[in-house]
Amino acid sequence: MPTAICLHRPELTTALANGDRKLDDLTAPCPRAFAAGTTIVAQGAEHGFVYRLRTGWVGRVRQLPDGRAQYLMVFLPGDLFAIKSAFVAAHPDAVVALSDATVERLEQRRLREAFESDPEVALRCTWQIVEEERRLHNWVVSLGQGSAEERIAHLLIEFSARLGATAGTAQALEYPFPLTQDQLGNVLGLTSVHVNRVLRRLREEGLVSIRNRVVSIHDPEALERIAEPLRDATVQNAGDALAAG
Amino acid sequence: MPTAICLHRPELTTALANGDRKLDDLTAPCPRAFAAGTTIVAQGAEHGFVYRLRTGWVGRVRQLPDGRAQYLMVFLPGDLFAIKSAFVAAHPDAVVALSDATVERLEQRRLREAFESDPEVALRCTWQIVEEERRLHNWVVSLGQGSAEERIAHLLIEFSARLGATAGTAQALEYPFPLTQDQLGNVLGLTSVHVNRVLRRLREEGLVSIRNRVVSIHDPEALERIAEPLRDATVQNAGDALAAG
DNA sequence: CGGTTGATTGAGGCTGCTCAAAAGGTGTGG
DNA sequence: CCACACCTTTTGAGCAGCCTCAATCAACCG
Repeated sequence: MPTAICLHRPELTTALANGDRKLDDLTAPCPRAFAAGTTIVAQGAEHGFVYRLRTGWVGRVRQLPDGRAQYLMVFLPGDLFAIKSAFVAAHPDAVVALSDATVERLEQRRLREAFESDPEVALRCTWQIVEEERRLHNWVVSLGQGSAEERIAHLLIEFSARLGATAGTAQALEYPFPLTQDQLGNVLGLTSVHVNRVLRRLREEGLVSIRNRVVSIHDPEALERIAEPLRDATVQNAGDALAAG
Repeated sequence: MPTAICLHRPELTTALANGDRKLDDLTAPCPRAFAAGTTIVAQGAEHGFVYRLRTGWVGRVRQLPDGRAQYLMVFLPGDLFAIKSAFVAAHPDAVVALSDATVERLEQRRLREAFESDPEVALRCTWQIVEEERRLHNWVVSLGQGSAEERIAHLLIEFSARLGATAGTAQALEYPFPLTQDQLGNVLGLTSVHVNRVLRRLREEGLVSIRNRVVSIHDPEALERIAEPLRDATVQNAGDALAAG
């Protein structure tokens, strides 16, 4: 590990983007395609790879013995996943494709070497790990304290911001959304029935609608007002760097 | 970062304990005492230290603008906290003392140096980071899918196991528990009133009781049966190594 | 002893769940 | 091109878990 790395700092965004670009050299030549619903990394699997999501959505999900399920993370294009497996033992949860997805594979060994020799690669990897923890913290707050409406508003805004960052715009007011309401419920800790009702209310009030697997945010201010209590205080613009990449 | 580090492996426990012992040389001479309720690391503070909890309980907590609060992590003696601040920017959440606590401080710079030069120190630090993520994942599952009863049972068992590991026994069936029911509610995403009712039921059914700030598990099997759906599949014995230390 | 903090209990209400059924969409095979 | 199966969304009715508000009780402390 190089020296101290400071994340969430505007001046680091170019270094971040550089690091991301350098990962290109480490990826296996041919990205792999996965159909929606298929498993990308099996539960408890030990594999020699780290992945970068190129297109589509994937999620880490825990299946409870009695049939309940809970998503632990949703990855969007540009995200690295199974990144910690390069440094530590494998995760006990599966990673599945939420939509059709294409994925680049990076050999753990080569990534580790690059991590040690190139500070920008190290920055890119560390950013992912820290970002993931930030999301987990927000997720805990959302599940622990948020109402259904707050959780949904918060999530839709988060996706909007993350997709916007990758696309280079500030925020995506319209974006494809591959999750079924059932999966959305398993992200939010709600039943699909209740998700549906809340979405209907938000739609009828003209805040946001999901039609044909596309989210349309009609009233961003009002939506943000609902999600406001769940917003964290972190500076959020570091991810923007990956836009240029 | 040395080479790949495999966690949760029995054969690594001695190395883990060694790493922990080596941290002694890095701690400032005089541990600091904090009274219950005081802030150890302020929100957004940039400080030059990592901490190791010697005695007492501390927690990372997020305060929402409207008064709600959610704990993101509870640290028990032996845990390192603010560990990521050695490598990345500071966290946006405060760390507060849940009971009277004594805390050792480690200079970030010296810790980083040790991290790079000593694989056992690196292992100890990495273990903490990964363990923290494991807890966060479990926490998300617990909040998203667990009933109040399941969450409480799961949490009391987790503390039991963690304290047992530190004490060198398999599990602590009786342990001091400094949290108020209000704080417990903010850990579990429940109101203190409801925590109280569920605890009453568990007490009346002879499963577990909390009296005088002491948890007594009377029927471990029954309690585990309740928490069972929330248990993760991870091998849990890596932490045992820290017992000997 | 008054004051404060935390535990406990009650009554009542709302959010979100369960069960169930119908409607819309999509792909497949005849 | 239709018919069918399957998946997802939508809607209804009823219920329960958890919350709110509020009051009482217990413990501790100056």
